[in-house]
Order: sequence, then C-alpha cells, then structure tokens
Amino acid sequence: MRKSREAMAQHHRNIVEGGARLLRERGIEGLSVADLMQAAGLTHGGFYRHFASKDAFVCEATDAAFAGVAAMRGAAAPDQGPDAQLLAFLGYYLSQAHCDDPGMGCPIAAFGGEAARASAEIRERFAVGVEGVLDWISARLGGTAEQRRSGAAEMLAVMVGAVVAARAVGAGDLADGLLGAARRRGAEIARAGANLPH
Amino acid sequence: MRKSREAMAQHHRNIVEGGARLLRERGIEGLSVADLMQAAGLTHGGFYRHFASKDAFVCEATDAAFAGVAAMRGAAAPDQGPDAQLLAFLGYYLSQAHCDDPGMGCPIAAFGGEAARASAEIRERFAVGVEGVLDWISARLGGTAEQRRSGAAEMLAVMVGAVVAARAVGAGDLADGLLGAARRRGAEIARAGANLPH
DNA sequence: TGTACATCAGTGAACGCGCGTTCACTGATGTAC
DNA sequence: TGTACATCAGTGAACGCGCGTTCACTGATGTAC
Repeated sequence: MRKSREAMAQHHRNIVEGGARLLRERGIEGLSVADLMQAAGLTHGGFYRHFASKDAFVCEATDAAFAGVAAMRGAAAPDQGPDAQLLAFLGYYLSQAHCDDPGMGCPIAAFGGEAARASAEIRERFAVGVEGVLDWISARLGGTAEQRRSGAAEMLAVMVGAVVAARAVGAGDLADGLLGAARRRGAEIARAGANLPH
Repeated sequence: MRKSREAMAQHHRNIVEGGARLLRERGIEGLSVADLMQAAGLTHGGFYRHFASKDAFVCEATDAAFAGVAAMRGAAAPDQGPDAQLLAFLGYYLSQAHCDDPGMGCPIAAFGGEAARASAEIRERFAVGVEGVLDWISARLGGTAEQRRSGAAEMLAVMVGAVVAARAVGAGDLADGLLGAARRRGAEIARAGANLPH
C-alpha cells in the first residue's frame, strides 16, 4: 500500500521527532529500530525506506534534538534582553525538571558519552550542534570575541557536567549541590558578560 | 578443575580491574560478559561464580574505576602542596590524553550518562564515588565549608562537562576550546581557594 | 599425617530473546500517453 | 481528462548474530576423620 509523498514526509518527521526523544531517553544502543518505528505508528520493516542505516537515523535525530534545544532557548524568555534569556536557559537547564526529562532535554548530557564512541558522522553532528549552542551563548555575553567564546565554552561545560553528574548520582542533596553550584557560576558568567561592552 | 581460593581471588581482581577498563571504554551496554571474561583469560560460563548478575559486576567495577581515579589524583603530585595537587589533577583531567584514554579515566565522563538510566544500585555507587571526589577537591580549597563544597561541585561539573563535550565532538579546535576554558576556570577556583584561609 | 570424599571454580554447549538488516509481497500513488 | 502501468511506502516473516543467563560436567581443592 504505497503512501503519498506528503504521508511519507509526515511519517519521516514523526519518526525523527519521536526518535529524537527516545534517543535521549534510552541512548543510542538502548533504542531499537522496532521500538522507534512503533512509536511512530509504523512497523520496523519500513525503516529502511527512510534511512540507510540506524546510524543515519541517529545523525538526523541528533540534529533534531539540537534543534529542540534551540527551541527551548527561544521559548524561555522570547522578548527579554540577552541577559534574561541566558538566565532563563540556565535556570531550566540546571533544574531537576530537566534532569527528570532527558527526552526533551540536551542531547550532549543525554548521550554525549555514547557519541564519543559512535561514528565520525554522529560526532560531526554533535560538533555542529555544540557550535550552535556556543554561538547562541556567546552572542549574549559581552567583552572581546575571545572572552565571549571562552565564557560560552565554560558555561556549556559546567552545565553539561552538572546535569550528567546529577543524573548519574540520582536525585537528592548531592545532585542539588551540583546543580546549584553550576547555577551560581552560570549566573556569574552571565552577569559579568552583561557588564562588559557588547 | 576447581581452582584454589587464591587463584579465584586473583581471577576476581583480574575481571574487575580489566572490566573497569573495558566498561569505561565501551559503556555498560557496549560491554558483553563474554568479552569481559575473555579479557581476564577466562570463558564466559564462569562469570556467575563471581557475580550474581552483570549489574552486580558493574557496581563492583564502578567502585574500582573510582578507586583508579583516586590513584590518579595521588600519583599526580604526591609530595606537593594541596594547590599543586589540584592543578596537576586538573591538568591531566582536562588533557587530550585523558580524552583519548577513557579506559583509564573518569567513570563519570565515561559512562555517567548511561548510569543515569541504570539501576539504583549503580547510581548509588556513583553517588559514593562523586562524594569522594568532592571531598578530595574541597579538602584542597580554602574558605568556609560551604564555599569549599560549592567550589568543589563547580570544579567537578566544569571538568566532567568539558570532557564529555570534547569527546562527543571529536578532537579538534572545538574540543580544545572546551578543555581550555574549563582549565582556566579550574585553575581560577584552585587559586581563589589557595588565597582563602584553610 | 594420610585417606576418603564433598565442594565448587571453571568449561563449553545450550536456552530464549532481541538486535539490525533483508526481502517478497501488496496495492495505492504518481506518471506517461 | 481518462486510462494503463510502473513505482515504491509500508508490512511482516525471516536472516544471522550476539546477548545475559543456565546447566551438566570435570577434576583439583579443601575438609573431615
């Protein structure tokens, strides 16, 4: 039963969007092609009409996951200053809510560790995604290009590390302490950035 | 062919030590019982004389991996001041050498992401391990207990995040920038800590 | 101390299972006239 | 615009494979007398 072009395109979007969520929830190795297709309301056999391999799907879903992060950033504080946008992003990223919902969260924290062992193609998608996040943050910091770049890199590192460690130890005082320390430092970087010429 | 108690104890150590390495190199799901036993010079069938399940092995190997990190910290600058010890640890942790050799490196960066999805027992081992690292760092910082605790948490977060992100994007300028920014901030925390009363 | 025997560490075949991928098939879709 | 037909999206069975785990077996080890 051949489907129309539009139906196929819709299915493709469903697979990628749902898959980007499952990928962050279960990791690359933890997500099977069958589960992935089932989540999109399809059966596993049709997978290879959409993707050359599971790896190719992961590349596409990684892009989608990073695009989701971009949407999250924008939605946080759309019509406020760069400072408030940064703080809103920081606040959600370092919340227990983000830790509890990896499926809609940051792909670096969710499966960055697995990406390190994955194909060069997947790591390339991560490189593009990370560049995008760094650009977004540094555009909201002040100082020289070098200062902004360095501040953005540090902020990304402290955010990712806090969430990875907080999730690994499980919710509790220890996790709260990690998230809190990162929140304080992130706010400090944002504040320092706001005080420098843009 | 039953083995002596000593032989069995030695085999156990071999499995755990070699397994702690493979675990960090391949992740929890990426490491099979057969490969694990083969690395120790044994066959897969004997695994269950040593561990109740793969999960029980992962718990023990996680402890061993954290113990290895402790050894790495001590070896870095054994007879120098707390400041130099911190900087030596920081320097190795945030090096390309550490990124290239996950098997002998930090378990949080290596499979902390997977641990988040693992059993409560494994997360508990991570909690204990992370507490140990925080204690070691904060003992080498100055200021109030709260300041030291917060400084240690921030330092751990920025270190873990930088290595996770650097590995995910693959070696190159982007990874260098992340590691460099974390190195600068880590040194800053160590320096600030050294200037405060202990 | 020597002997008889129960224990059990390690082996390797086997278990059921789920994995990524392939393939023959179906029939609606898209195209060529 | 209508018709004939080639295309191909999706199905579901099947492929070989490796997984975690179990088990009958072997024979050296440890123990009880």
